[in-house]
Amino acid sequence: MCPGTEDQPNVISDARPPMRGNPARVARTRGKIFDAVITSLDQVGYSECSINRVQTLAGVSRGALTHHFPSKEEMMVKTLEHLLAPVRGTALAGDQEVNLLRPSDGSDSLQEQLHALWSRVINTREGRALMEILVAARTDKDLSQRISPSLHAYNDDFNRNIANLYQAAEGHEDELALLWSICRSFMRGLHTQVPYERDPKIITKMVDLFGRIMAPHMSARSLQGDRDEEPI
Amino acid sequence: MCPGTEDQPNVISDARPPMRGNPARVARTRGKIFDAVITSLDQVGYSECSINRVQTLAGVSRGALTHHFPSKEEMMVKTLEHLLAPVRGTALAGDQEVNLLRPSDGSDSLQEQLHALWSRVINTREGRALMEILVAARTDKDLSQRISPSLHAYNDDFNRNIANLYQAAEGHEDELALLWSICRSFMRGLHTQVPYERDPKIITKMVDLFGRIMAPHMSARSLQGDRDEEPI
DNA sequence: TTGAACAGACCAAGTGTTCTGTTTTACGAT
DNA sequence: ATCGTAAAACAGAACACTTGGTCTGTTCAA
Repeated sequence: MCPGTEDQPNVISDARPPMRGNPARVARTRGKIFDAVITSLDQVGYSECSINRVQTLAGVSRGALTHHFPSKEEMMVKTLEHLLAPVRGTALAGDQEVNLLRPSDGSDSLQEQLHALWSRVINTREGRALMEILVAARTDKDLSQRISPSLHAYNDDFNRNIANLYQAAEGHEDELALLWSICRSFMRGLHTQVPYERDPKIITKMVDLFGRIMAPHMSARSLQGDRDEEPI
Repeated sequence: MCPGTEDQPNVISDARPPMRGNPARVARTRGKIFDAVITSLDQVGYSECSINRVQTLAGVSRGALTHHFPSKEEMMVKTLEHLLAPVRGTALAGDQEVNLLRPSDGSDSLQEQLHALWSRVINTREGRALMEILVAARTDKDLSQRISPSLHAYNDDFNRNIANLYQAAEGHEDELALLWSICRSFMRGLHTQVPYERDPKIITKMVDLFGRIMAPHMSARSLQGDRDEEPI
């Protein structure tokens, strides 16, 4: 439907209609909409993230919105994929953006890596928006089914990448993915605690202690050897 | 407003009007409503937990609902307090219900305690309903302000009770509350992972591994000595 | 008889979807 | 090079429906 911007396989590549449309214009409009959706999800939550609100906040018309996302569910599915995309591509191609799975620079300690993961990836508007979609999908079976493939693919990519960046304690190499699932669950749950802690240092302390607890079970790999396959 | 069933301090106790109403009837109606709210929150989420749905599911009229809970916000606040009540009272009075902070019987290992906590307290319709309210309150400042005192009181009670049932590793006695905050965050975050795991054993494995990781840092107290102050 | 408890109608505001127009853009014929 | 055209991109009205709140009236128990 929207050529160029998304990654549909385009299996019927022959006899396709002559490439109409303006990819740059589309990307700009969809970007504004994604931004408005993410901001709305972060600030007012899933239920209040209405078409009207997104339309107004993005500064686009109703027609433009429905043209790109014919339904609210479609809008949320595509927003989720938009949120997941940077993590999925990271460490496969050496892009310029920050490595979301290793947000801290250099080869810092695991605790520092986890702190950076929390403050630079999870506890951001994108991270909170992602959580809102996940929570909403828990009780929305249609949405859940639609985002399920993306989440599974994301999960696979995540585990694949994490294996290049971290290693579990010896004798427990198979636990790395599980350890990171625990880590992600913990930080996701942290989202619902932040608003009620009058002292923000408590959150920092929790992340810090969590890092101390996790430290004996895994560590960050050194960065020299994980470039064996040269990217394009 | 609603005598007998809730715990308002009733500071102006003199010259109050002659105790009208039927406490048993009120408790029955409010119980039906609470049950419907919890079921709705669990099954369809906060945004779809509408007045109409609750009214129908509880089998009460609109008038009855608005009489007990004049607004949806009030309904949610009272439901939250209803959900928090059993934990708050536990271990202060020896009641007949299961000790929610120590759901496993006897003095099992920490891992078994955590498994029981997950399956018998957190991963229940009440636990999921609680999470829905917490997530909704994150972006609803009015609701957040109203439930904040209850949550803080709950948190204080939780920490007080937990100190009687568990102990941190020696030299780190002050970390017990923090450790349990981590535990609660982890399990809250687990809620958003359950729907997407095709193999439910993954969740069990995560709880199990989390217990193994936490085990060196705290342990369950033996039960003999925590009854020094005799309840009424 | 009084007020709590319940019943149900009513309303303005907002929801997501569908619809018909208008503008913009790329491409192919000239 | 430019012109016509078809499709993409956008604009906005209208739709049926649901939401939460307010209202008046009725039943029940002390």
